[in-house]
Amino acid sequence: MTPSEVMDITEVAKQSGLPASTLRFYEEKGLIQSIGRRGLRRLFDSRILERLSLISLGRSAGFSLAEIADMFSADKYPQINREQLLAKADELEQTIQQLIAMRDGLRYTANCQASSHLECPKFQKMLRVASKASRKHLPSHTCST
Amino acid sequence: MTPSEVMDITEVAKQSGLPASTLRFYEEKGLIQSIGRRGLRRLFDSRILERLSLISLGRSAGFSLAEIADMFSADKYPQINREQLLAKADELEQTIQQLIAMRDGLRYTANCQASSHLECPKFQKMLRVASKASRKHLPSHTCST
DNA sequence: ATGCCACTTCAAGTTCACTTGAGGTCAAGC
DNA sequence: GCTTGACCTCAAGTGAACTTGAAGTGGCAT
Repeated sequence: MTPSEVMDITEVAKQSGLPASTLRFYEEKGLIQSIGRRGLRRLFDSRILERLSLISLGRSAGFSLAEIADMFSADKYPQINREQLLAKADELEQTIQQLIAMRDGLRYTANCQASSHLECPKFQKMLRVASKASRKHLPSHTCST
Repeated sequence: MTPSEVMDITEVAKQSGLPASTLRFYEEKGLIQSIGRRGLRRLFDSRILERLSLISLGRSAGFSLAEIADMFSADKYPQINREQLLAKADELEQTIQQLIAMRDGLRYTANCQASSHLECPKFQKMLRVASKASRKHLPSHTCST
């Protein structure tokens, strides 16, 4: 077992890199739990950090918070859980294939001398392959501005 | 060159699988252009379908519509374009690595006999590795309900 | 020429994942 | 014991990507 130390919200925020407001929001959504209060201030078990990693990982894999919550609570139904997890893994597999196509497409395009990429037959072929299974997963609003 | 036939919006909607409202929305955002009207009804060059594939692909790769629009218009600045594309490809590479970690994590977890996955040391290790570079790309609101 | 109805516009609404703001509270330091 | 400041709650706001609704319009069949 991990030491399981008590941390207050500010510490969790610092260590996880998430703003406290997000932690409160996650708690409200049932994604995490605090183990008590000191005055008003939330206290967390330090294992919260692993949980938050898991959430971040899930988010970066394109799962919604609701889906992640499902995965956590699915522990109650072990066999559904396993099937669900494998299903998610397969979904993810598809996504990965598409991203690989996209990545290759971008790299190819960057080196392609055709003035308009859309006219490059190789690029068009990639497009067609890649957008076959498309529109399944992973929307976004990335705002890396 | 491709035949380049004229299609009306309903046909485009049917063939692309996107609702007409989305096509209008994309046009408004400058992601696509119609080539005219029959009455009020928009007409598109059939090559619009490739463009829409490209957009779908970009979306599924986690790019925002604004970023995709940038990529299209970046043709005006060829060298910036190439650098930009390579940068995107590298970003994508990171994302792919994370998704692979997530996929493996899910598959491992599905087969792991530890009653709570969070206690499995192997899983925890994966977590730690995977969430290193995390929180860079790819948020979501997947709703595959 | 007269309807029909699928298209049109434009504004407003929706969902997701948060963030921000106003007003309140309490452990701690002086 | 009183101030201070970081936390608290709850409501409202934000931005991305669409969707929906009301009111209008114009090809096309009759």
